[in-house]
Amino acid sequence: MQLKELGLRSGVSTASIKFYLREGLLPRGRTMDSSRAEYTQAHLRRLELIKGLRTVVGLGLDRIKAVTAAIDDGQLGDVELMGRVQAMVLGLAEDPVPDHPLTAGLVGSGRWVDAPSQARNSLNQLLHRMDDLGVPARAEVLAAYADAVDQVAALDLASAEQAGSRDELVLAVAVGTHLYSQLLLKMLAVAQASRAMRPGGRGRGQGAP
Amino acid sequence: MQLKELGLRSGVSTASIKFYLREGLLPRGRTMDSSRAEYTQAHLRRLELIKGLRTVVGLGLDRIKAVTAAIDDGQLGDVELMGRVQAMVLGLAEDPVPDHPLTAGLVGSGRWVDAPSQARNSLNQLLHRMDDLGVPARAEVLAAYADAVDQVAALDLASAEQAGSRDELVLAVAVGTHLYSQLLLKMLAVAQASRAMRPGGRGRGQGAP
DNA sequence: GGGTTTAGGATAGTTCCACTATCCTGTTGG
DNA sequence: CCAACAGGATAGTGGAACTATCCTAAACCC
Repeated sequence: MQLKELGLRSGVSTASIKFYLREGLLPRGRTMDSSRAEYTQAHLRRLELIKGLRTVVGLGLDRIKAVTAAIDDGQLGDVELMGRVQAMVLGLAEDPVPDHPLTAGLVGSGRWVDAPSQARNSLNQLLHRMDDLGVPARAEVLAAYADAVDQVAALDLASAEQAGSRDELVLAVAVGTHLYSQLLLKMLAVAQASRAMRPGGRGRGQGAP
Repeated sequence: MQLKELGLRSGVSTASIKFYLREGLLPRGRTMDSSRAEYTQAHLRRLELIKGLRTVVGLGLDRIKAVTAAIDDGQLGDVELMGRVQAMVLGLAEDPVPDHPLTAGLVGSGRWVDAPSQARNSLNQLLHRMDDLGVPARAEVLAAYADAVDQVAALDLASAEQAGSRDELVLAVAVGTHLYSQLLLKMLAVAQASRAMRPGGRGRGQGAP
């Protein structure tokens, strides 16, 4: 198929497709002659992926580029790839961050595997940032969160089993990660709102311990 | 104090302060003469608030404007105000959204107060959106999330008791809400990463049910 | 009292992002 | 044969959040 058809089928304007080609988000089609190129199903899938990552997950083009680069990296296994995608979607830090005492405590307790990860870097980064901002995380809150997320993590997000391509796999995981993380936040808001409405709101606080 | 001093003390350029004045984010100072106006501590606090909401919480100027308008609304009590702030920070929907069956189930179970709220609207919005996207939320996941957030909500976020002004109160709550919601997400990521690293990763999935 | 700063207002310019539109040349299908 | 479309290059758009320039008038300082 050629440019116009690709645009029609994907619902992306030819102008935008050209833009994505220029930016290297979408690989070039097979050039037929000086003014024609042939696109395949793979291009269509890639375009769906870009569309989903932009509109549903809200990623910027630079992030999407990193994701597509990871997909196209044959060295990278599926599991590694998923980790990268999760990191992109949740905006996790890639550079190592020294362990915060609270992280060390959590990991040391044997609750979680004691291995470096982007997720752990990000957690450390946030904890350090909270210290810097003069709002240090309280240990008992962390403990409660740990219990909570541990239950949640036990549920497998990914309906990724039946993905036919790495593009589809990534899209499913990215969308799932994003939507379920949003779900967690909204539910927390509902729970807090619910508590705020119940008796015992002591003046200024939003709830009671 | 005058413009320049306000800029120096707050660490915001005079050009930006002028911009905020124009946009109505910062109230005008008391005009002394055609080319002089006097600013107070209240202006300084407001500027700190704007800075915090932008740089820490990442709110856009339109949202910040809504927050400052709420602060300056004398009709609004502190508790109401806090609800608005939480809604702004977490990007909750203001318009009513019809209950999703899953929400109805949660509320009907008596777990949470059965009253409309922005938080509930947002949850409904998200659940409908997930249906539309063909990724409906699974009831058992929702149940696990509910247990989790209920524990978390039991902890009072706000170190807001000792705030001296509504500006300081709002800043404390906004920063707290934002940072603790981020904390929850990062910890979830860590928990998931930890499970992914443990044995039993069945091929493509990220964890086990 | 005159010269240099500065305030405050108005207006225009800048940077970044994600497109979108225009122009041009070169096929190509009917 | 020629309108239509392909692909490439380049420029323009619109929103967000500033930033810079210009101007007049007042004030501080000696």
